[in-house]
Amino acid sequence: MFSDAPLKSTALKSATPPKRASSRLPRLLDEAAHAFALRGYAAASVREIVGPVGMLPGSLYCHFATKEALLVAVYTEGVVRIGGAVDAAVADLDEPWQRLEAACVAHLASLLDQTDYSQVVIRVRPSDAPAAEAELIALRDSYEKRFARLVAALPLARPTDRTLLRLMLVGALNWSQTWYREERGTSPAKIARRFVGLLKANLAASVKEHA
Amino acid sequence: MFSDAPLKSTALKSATPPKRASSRLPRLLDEAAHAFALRGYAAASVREIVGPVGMLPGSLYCHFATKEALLVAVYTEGVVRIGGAVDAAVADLDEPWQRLEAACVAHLASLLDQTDYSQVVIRVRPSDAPAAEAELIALRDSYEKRFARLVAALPLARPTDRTLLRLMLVGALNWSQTWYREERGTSPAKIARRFVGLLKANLAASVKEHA
DNA sequence: TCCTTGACCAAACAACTGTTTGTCTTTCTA
DNA sequence: TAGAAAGACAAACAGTTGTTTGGTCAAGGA
Repeated sequence: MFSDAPLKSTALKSATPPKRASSRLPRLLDEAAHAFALRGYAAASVREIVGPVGMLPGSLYCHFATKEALLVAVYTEGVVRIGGAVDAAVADLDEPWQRLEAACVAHLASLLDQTDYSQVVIRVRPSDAPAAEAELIALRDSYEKRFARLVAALPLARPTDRTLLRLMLVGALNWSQTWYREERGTSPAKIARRFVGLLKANLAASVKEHA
Repeated sequence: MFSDAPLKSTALKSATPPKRASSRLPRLLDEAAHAFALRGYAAASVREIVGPVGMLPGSLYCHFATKEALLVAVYTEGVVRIGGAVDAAVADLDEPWQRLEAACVAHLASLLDQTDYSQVVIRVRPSDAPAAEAELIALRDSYEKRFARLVAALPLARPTDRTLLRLMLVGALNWSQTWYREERGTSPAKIARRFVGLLKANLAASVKEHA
């Protein structure tokens, strides 16, 4: 929205009562998510995160103890958002394949349409932030668990390694972050549906759907 | 083995490269590949690359004009290696699905079993090195073209978006870098075969194989 | 009213970044 | 055997990194 130019170091003594308490924290998180999603954790500097918000680098440490803690906050919010999107998409459906498809569509839409937060979850490797690695892995697992459950509920025609099936599907979805560009015809939703479709006809047990 | 290092203006008269003896350049490349594969381009510093070789940071610039040029060299070698592995695996086969499967096995084996160089090609984003971005993208494309051709040769039962089929398969393979750990039972070759298998039975035109 | 509290600035911090410069040694070649 | 140059060292470069310190100022409860 608005951005009061930080300027160099001009006085602005009392002329900056921006808002009440804790007002700029959301913007800070937004900007951090943007930088992490766009450039990766290591390449995104504290100054370039904090600058657009109109803060100085040191001010970050009122809110977070370290840069890694900031990443954890963004990552957590990312998991909440993409997790919420998937849950909402699945909520009203019963048929297992439909549920999986809806989840994949929501996952990919969050990743490609929507912004930043979800992308951080997929893009940033936990090992990039050693001190927070375990926490980030736990967060990611807590999200992906949904897909394990959705795949477990699938009625399959013949014995199949469901873990590998899940890894293939989720992997293909996540990797599309690499090659997907807008304006190229296919929408994220369409891509997700096709990916599921490529597996479904092969494995589905009772093929009574498609009505 | 070659070094296309730009360097200053060394007029190498004869067509043969200046084969200096006892060069530490190969070790340097190895170590760079290792660091880039393990920590990513941004996080891997010149000093930590050069240290294990027993060189000083400045000495890097005898061989490469910039850190990005070093990345390009490693990346190129990576494409050569993984490309060679895939070509060799496919060479003796005729049946399209067998060829694709062999390529996937070679691809994933290069990525997971083998070392560093191939991993750099998959892990490092071209945009991490802005000045070399176009070159890296071209290199990656030159490699992935193989898969486009292999998929194009597939006999399919019904009209299918072959581009999306390729993206799904390659994406799933590449993403396994994220979750694969050794000693977990399944080998890279097995994973690749199963991934192909999950698509094959669904799409194959003439199902006369599996004898 | 006082006083605590949280948000933030301003300026510096030490450590690290990729890179440059100048010099020396080794080795190949003319 | 002279000389050119590849390969490397040693030391410094200028800029950036994440972070610390000490202070200011507005709000909110007592």
